[in-house]
Amino acid sequence: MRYSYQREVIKNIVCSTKSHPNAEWVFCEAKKQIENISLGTVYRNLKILENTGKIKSIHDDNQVRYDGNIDDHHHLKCVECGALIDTDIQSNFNRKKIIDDYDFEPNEVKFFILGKCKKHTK
Amino acid sequence: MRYSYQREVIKNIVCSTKSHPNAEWVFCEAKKQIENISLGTVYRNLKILENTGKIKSIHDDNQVRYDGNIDDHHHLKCVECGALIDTDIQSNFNRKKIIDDYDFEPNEVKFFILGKCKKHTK
DNA sequence: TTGTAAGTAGTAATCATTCCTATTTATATT
DNA sequence: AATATAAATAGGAATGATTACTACTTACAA
Repeated sequence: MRYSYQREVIKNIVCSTKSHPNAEWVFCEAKKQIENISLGTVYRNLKILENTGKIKSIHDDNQVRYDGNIDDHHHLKCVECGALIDTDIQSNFNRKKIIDDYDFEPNEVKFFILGKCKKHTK
Repeated sequence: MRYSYQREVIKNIVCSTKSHPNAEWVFCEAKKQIENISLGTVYRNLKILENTGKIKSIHDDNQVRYDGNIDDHHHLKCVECGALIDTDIQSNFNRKKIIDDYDFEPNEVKFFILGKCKKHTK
């Protein structure tokens, strides 16, 4: 993998926020540092960074969002403002039951907890 | 809500399969019964059926899929063939911990268990 | 039976994302 | 340091899912 300044900038943007941004936001931030960076470059490098384990992607409704936190973790999602909040909540499911009942070999769990963040509960 | 034959057909299609189809598939099936039905009609009615609680939607990567099973349930997803399998597996999380630790009012959990279905385990 | 507002077909527009191509650039090799 | 070259980029076109628009059709209430 050849060095690319664009890729470094993109990685630093994703890894220095907890906002779980989408490609468009990363693009806007990147333009502050590289005025003529192209949106295609942002998409391509986000995918490369994901495939090489530098960042993670989160499928949130119809948008892909990115996360610089590559530790295993899940998210709380506010239905009011769309905010994603990192949590250390563990998922515990009965592996044997899934294999026995469904003839299915489980590998990974992805979940969201939907609700309201502190800004939207009174 | 006025009666619509198109909406009845669409509802019956979604409710008589366990394949969790997307809009395009529903459209193709609907055309077998109503030759000149339009794709926009399918999208509009799927949304209406969802909003009125007749069907559910599942956000699977970047596609929306529909489910005629409106009971609370979760899915196993095969990473090989994309199949979604209904389960009665319960999600148990510590509600108080979420409220205390994250100042977040949880309401609903959405999860997938990723793995391999029986067709793809040897 | 007629009036009318809701629903539809057909098509254009939108939005996120991917693809294409001529040009630029990192870097290995003279 | 100059050069060769394959990888990466910018800019724009293309794609695919979904939504919006509009003239026409239809359910159904009066």
